[in-house]
Amino acid sequence: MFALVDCNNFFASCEQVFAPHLRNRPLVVLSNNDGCVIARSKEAKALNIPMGAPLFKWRDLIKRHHIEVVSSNFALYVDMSARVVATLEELGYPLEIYSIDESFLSLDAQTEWHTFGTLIHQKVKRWTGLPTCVGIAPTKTLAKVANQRAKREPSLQNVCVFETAEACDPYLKGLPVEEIWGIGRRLAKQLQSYGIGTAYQLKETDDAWIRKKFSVTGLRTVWELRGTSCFDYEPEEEARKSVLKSRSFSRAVTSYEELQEAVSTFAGRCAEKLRKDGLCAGYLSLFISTSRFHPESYYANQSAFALPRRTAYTPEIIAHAKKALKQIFVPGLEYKRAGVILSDLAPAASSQFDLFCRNETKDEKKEELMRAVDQVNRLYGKGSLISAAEGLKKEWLATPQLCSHRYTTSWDELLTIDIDR
DNA sequence: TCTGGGGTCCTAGGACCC
DNA sequence: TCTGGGGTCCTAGGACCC
Repeated sequence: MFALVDCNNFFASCEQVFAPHLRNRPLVVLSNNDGCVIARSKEAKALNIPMGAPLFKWRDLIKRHHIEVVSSNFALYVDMSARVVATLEELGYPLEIYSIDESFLSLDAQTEWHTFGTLIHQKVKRWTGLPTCVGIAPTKTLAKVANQRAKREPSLQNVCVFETAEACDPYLKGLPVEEIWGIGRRLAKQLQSYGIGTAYQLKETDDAWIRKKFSVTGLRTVWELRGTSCFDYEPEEEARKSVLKSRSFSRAVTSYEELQEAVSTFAGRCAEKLRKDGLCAGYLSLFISTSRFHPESYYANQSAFALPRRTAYTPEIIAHAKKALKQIFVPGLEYKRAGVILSDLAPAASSQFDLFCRNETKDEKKEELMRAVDQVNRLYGKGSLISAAEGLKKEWLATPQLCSHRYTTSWDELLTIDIDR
């Protein structure tokens, strides 16, 4: 049996933990550029503000209903997430972190499911202040279904258990296919065109047909709905396979120099992340694009290539990114977004030397330099020491206007309470 | 005027090999 | 006119997730 523990309205709830005046109020959390809504409190959801809603289109409604608005504060969310995980680990069951706000627990047959679910909810609430829902079922897909039901039906008091796949059937009959984990908008539309509209109908379809039309991915989902586990419990944290850094720009970027600075910044951040994880990359891709909301003038392109040798050395990666930019830059366009992806990752220790470049002492010096840079940035804060190629002004980078404090990760921003009032 | 960011997996098809 | 067969590897693109 699997338990899926999912924090309710995670980002919004994190904000509410430290700001009592935001509790029980409609609240939305904004994306990186304060551009659109990426999380909503229960009350904001009730006002039908959709996920991804562009802020400028919803300003009126937000004003009318006095909806609270905050910028996203990932330092806070990441730390709160770690606290939830630490709390769950105390339960003593094998745990798999699925996302920033969700974890699977692998339960044994002796567990009193419902009591256990309630215990989880209470414990996380008490230790972190965050509300959760718990779904328990024989497979991960069904645990997702159970969790979603617990969220939807308040009478269940945050916990929903399906002891067997069959116990799920009545609920699946009323569940639209697109609400199943792994069935997105595209697949749902296709399924509907074949007359498959509910989760139960999907569960009852023929294996061979599903395999042919929707590949093994679709087949696995069907089996999971029937109670046959296809997504195993995966205790080990998988080594990452790629690193990506990208941003939408705060305004249109037209000059090659400025775009080059942005691209260099992304490349630099990627390299930092690699070193933090003890990895180096063998493949780089760069993408740039204009606004996709102006289809008539839309331009998007990418350049990708294998690197001459695996590396995590910032100047080298920046140089490659610049080279990539040269290949796809078209002058005269208004660029709105760019990003760098590094892949073909391997542990730094195993990296091979290039046949034509095996000056080992030189490499040791490079590594030493990067260690020093990383240390300075750890001590004095991110971005204290950067490569000159990244530029200093970064006018393309939006600064969030409504960011809450990093209550749990910065000494300067601890919660303060005014006791005189 | 203003529209997120960071990931994973699967498949088809081309390049290349013998 | 007629032009092999079988395999692997790599990557782009498309789907999905939160």
